[in-house]
Amino acid sequence: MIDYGDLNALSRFYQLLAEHNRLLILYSLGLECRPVSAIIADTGLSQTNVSFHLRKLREAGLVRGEKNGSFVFYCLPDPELLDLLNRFREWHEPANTDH
Amino acid sequence: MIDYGDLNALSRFYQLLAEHNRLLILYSLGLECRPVSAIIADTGLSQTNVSFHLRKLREAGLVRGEKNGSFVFYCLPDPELLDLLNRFREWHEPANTDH
DNA sequence: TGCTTATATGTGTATTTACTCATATATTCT
DNA sequence: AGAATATATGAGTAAATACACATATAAGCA
Repeated sequence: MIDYGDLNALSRFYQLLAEHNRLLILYSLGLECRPVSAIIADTGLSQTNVSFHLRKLREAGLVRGEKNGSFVFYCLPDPELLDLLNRFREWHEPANTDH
Repeated sequence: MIDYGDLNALSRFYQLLAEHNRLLILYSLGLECRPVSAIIADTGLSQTNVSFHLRKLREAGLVRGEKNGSFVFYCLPDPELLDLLNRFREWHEPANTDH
């Protein structure tokens, strides 16, 4: 019976990535900072639903939100996160390198 | 409204990582091939539960199972997967580099 | 052929969670 | 101040799922 550290926290982290609309939001952001309204337009999700997911992502540190006037711009906190997401995606979809 | 590819499949993939006992099983395997009974001993999970999770991991290609006598040895399919898991873990737990 | 060990699987249940609706807050403009 | 816009949040609901229990399959051994 081995201790592998806090896998609960890590699994909650993966849980956030385990939802296609949250991935959609993260990929929609990419390396840019964009207001919620732009995310809504990109994804076609409802305003309520985008805010619902952004809250979870924000609380876990997967996105940062910065207020600018009446807009809130969201960004990935770290370019390395996008890199990791892309690596995982390539591992998972090795056939799709050509489209 | 942009198409970011098949994020449904990718999210189902992350879903598999989004459970602490499945992470426990994956880390218990590491780069070795081990029989189910060893996983049970390592993790302290019930036999039923380990088989339950191994099936999901197997069906998604996150582990491979090879029969040897009355044992079934499970392995990660690819050392790069463990590397990715470790990178994600480091990204998520940057403070824990010293224990 | 039984008996035991190793692993898999179908069913039922309790918990989690993604989503919508209604509403709240905050900012800008007139 | 009042209206319009941008975003956030609480409550309720339907669907997904982790787990245990019981049982099935399959291999090795007496």
